[in-house]
Amino acid sequence: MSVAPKRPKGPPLTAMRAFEAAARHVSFVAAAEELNVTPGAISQHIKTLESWSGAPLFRRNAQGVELTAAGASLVARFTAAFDGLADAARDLRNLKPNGDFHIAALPSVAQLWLPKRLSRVRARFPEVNFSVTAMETPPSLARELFDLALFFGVPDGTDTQISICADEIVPVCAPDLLGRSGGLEDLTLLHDQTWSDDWTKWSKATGVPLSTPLSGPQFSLYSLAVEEAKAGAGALMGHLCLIEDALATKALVRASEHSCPSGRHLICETPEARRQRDETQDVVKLLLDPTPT
Amino acid sequence: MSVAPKRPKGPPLTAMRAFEAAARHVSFVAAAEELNVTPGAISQHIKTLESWSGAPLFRRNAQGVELTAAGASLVARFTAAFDGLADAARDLRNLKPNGDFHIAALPSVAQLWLPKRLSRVRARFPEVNFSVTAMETPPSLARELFDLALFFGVPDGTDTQISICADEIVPVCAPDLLGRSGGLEDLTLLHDQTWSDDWTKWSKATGVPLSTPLSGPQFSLYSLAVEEAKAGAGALMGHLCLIEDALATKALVRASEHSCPSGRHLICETPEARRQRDETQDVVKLLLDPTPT
DNA sequence: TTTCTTGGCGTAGAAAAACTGAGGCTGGAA
DNA sequence: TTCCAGCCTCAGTTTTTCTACGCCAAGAAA
Repeated sequence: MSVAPKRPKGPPLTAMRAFEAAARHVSFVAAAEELNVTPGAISQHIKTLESWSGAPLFRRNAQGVELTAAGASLVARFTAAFDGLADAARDLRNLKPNGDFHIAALPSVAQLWLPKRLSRVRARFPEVNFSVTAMETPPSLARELFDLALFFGVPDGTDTQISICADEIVPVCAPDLLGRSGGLEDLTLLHDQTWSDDWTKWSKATGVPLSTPLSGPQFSLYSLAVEEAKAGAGALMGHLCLIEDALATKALVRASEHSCPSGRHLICETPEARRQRDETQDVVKLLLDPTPT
Repeated sequence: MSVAPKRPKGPPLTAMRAFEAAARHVSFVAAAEELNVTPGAISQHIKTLESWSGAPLFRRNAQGVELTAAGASLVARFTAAFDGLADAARDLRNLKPNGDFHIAALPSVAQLWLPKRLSRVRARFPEVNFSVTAMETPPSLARELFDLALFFGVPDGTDTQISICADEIVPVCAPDLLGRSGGLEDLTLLHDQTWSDDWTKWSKATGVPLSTPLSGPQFSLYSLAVEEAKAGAGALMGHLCLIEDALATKALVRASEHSCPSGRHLICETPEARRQRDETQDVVKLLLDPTPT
């Protein structure tokens, strides 16, 4: 009952954001990744909020969390509120006359597919700052401030997504390597860590047996594997849309006539709130335009 | 174009909150008061946000700020988002089975009007924690987490407010002081800082001239002035609803037969989102019940 | 079984953000 | 003129937030 002008501090804003993310993903690690912090930080935020509210929000199981009834009853409101905030923030950021344009993409896409097309876009919009952020998992476009996302995935049929092309895979290798060896069986198989099941998937789909056990050099980045393949290190499972340049210049050639769809598509997605902007539309159109430069 | 899993940090949450408050009040000092910080902090937040977005949000004039077009276009969305967040936070806080109940009140009301009634309420709801925060300016109930606010003001006619009583003012003093002196002219006039124009207002309304120049002891708290008056320090402009006890026990008596309404009412307000809760309803009913204990 | 992996906890210390406090500036009001 | 209200900036301090790292439990795999 003090008279001092000390109003009680508002609720912990960042803790609520952490809760919202954790609740949406039903996982602390996923939330941590989205917010760019360690899981420990999320854990602390949740605890702060739980002690602030006096009620447990999550039930901690050994391998994963689940929401309590209390927690579940609040998620929707928090999500709605933070969505609104993210929208407003997006508008705020785009006040700048020559706005930046933020693209999120899979590392391999950013390195192998994007550069050629982006330079075309840059030439057309010299006043805009295009920035590219590579990441393994697609961001939540409603929440993170990207204007465009390029990832592989299965199209969900909604018109929020534009399928750029169906991903098709076929073994490739350096041309001289193919000439020297009898066939796929003799070649070292190069593996990309993020698409580790490419070879087995292809083998199953095409019926071509793979004598070589599924071992061989591992690469954390697909583009590294591509460079190695060009250098003759072995056969790589090629994703056609990512290695079109290398095939065109004959830096790589098909090591088998059998190709198969991987089931995924290269998908372009734009955030709801941005979709109607002319700038975004133009960029997307130009980016996806198949016409050579 | 780094591959490191370093997503760009989200927008500064607290800075956005500061902007929203500043924009709503069109004043940094008012925003600072609402958020319980110094104006300097607000200034810094706004600057952060301006450099983050690249566009000026406020035009700084010598005596006050005004929103730029850019800033103005965003206020509504931010306000809506933070309102939603505040609602959610309120729900969060009320998860606790025996929820706390937070009352905001003018210091004088908190000290002179509330205690008797609150003890009645406490007796009825022993499991609830009632806390009282005294403050000079009414909080924004949509934003700050109070369950009840008690302030003097002019009723706006909406049913969000309950008028407890019309404020009526009349000079009072200790009984023996009245007996010894001829009348109001001989008495020292006690002044309360927050209601500094009580005497002139009363004089104008009743036509009673005040010989004593409007000087005399100043008190930062009305309750201090009341105590001094009881002790015989002079005449105080009494607000009837605040000194009913003192009048009933004859600790103070009227020093003039002329009373007049101050034009304000003691108003009880509850936040939109809480109004329908039974608990709140019951508390309000019991609090305003004029029946003596 | 035993071992490995996944996901969460807790703590200490480090890094970053937020806040305060004091001195200055400006323009309208007394 | 001289005040005064509001805002600004800067530097130092406090508070919050984050990371690093070891630990633990449960399910999966060997």
